[in-house]
Amino acid sequence: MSGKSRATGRPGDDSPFALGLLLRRAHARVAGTMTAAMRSHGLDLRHFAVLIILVDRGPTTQRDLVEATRSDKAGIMRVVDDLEEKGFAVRKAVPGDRRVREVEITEAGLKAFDAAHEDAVGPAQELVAHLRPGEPAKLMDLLTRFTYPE
Amino acid sequence: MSGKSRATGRPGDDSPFALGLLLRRAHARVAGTMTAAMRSHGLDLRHFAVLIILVDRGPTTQRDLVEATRSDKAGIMRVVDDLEEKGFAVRKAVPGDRRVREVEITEAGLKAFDAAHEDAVGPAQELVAHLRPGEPAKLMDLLTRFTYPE
DNA sequence: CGTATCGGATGAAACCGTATCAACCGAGGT
DNA sequence: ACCTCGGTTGATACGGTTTCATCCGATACG
Repeated sequence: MSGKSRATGRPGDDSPFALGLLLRRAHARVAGTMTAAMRSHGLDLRHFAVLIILVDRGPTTQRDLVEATRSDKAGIMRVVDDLEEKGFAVRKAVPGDRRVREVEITEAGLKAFDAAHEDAVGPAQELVAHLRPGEPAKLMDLLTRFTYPE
Repeated sequence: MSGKSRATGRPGDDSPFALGLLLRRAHARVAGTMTAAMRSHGLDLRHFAVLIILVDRGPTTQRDLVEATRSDKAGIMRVVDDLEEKGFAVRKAVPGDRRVREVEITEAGLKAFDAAHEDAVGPAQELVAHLRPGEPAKLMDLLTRFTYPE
């Protein structure tokens, strides 16, 4: 088979599905490592993804969390439920609009966040340790420009 | 905030979680496009992923499908159930070991596979159309070496 | 034989996304 | 001021999918 090859799902695959399959595996590799690094803090990746937003932006409405995480309302609901139950975040009413709830990280949440963050540095570096110097940055650059077209 | 910055989840994020978040979005972008490109053939990504293996390797035991797709036994079971119901694959007994079932793609399955494959070429190219010449290949190369360390 | 292991199958639980609902705001018309 | 109406925010209900634990028949091995 020459020219247009069929998909194989293995390294060297040149088919239109190769990129997607690769991204799937690459993400699984990272997610596995990061999930493990966070388990001891009682946090899951989806919870952490929300905490990241809360730390970066401060109190945030659930609507904005949906947009920031590119997930859906129901998912955010459940994650915020979990965070509230663990005492890592609180829902606060917003004066002026009784529909809106702002989510704010708590002291305990921030503490867990910083601890998990610290524990993640090592594993994150190991993930790219087999690449040559400069390549991790190049990968990040290409991925960023791929993911966010102008 | 200098030196070790906190995660933001936005482009330019330099935290240990940046790569994972990026990969998540990148994969979502590709998966969305590819899923859409395949919907008309009555195929879902997980079904197609199995078909890819079947086409690449020929008849394959369910056990090997689990390993090849890095998914769960039960998941493979259900996907093969679906493929069988659609007439795209069949389970065949293996002489010599009555535990094992080999899954084989059918004529109809191969036809659907090739058609979906063809329809995917255009969308796949559009996904990387905004990158500079050579960059898609570079991205594939980096991703491959990242995902499959020696 | 008897035990351990393997491949596959099955059912329950957790998870994700869609559709739906109720409460609420704001604008416009009367 | 009052009412209606479209759009928004958050909550919930439901179906499909993935994941986990267990079970069963078949095979390998001592």
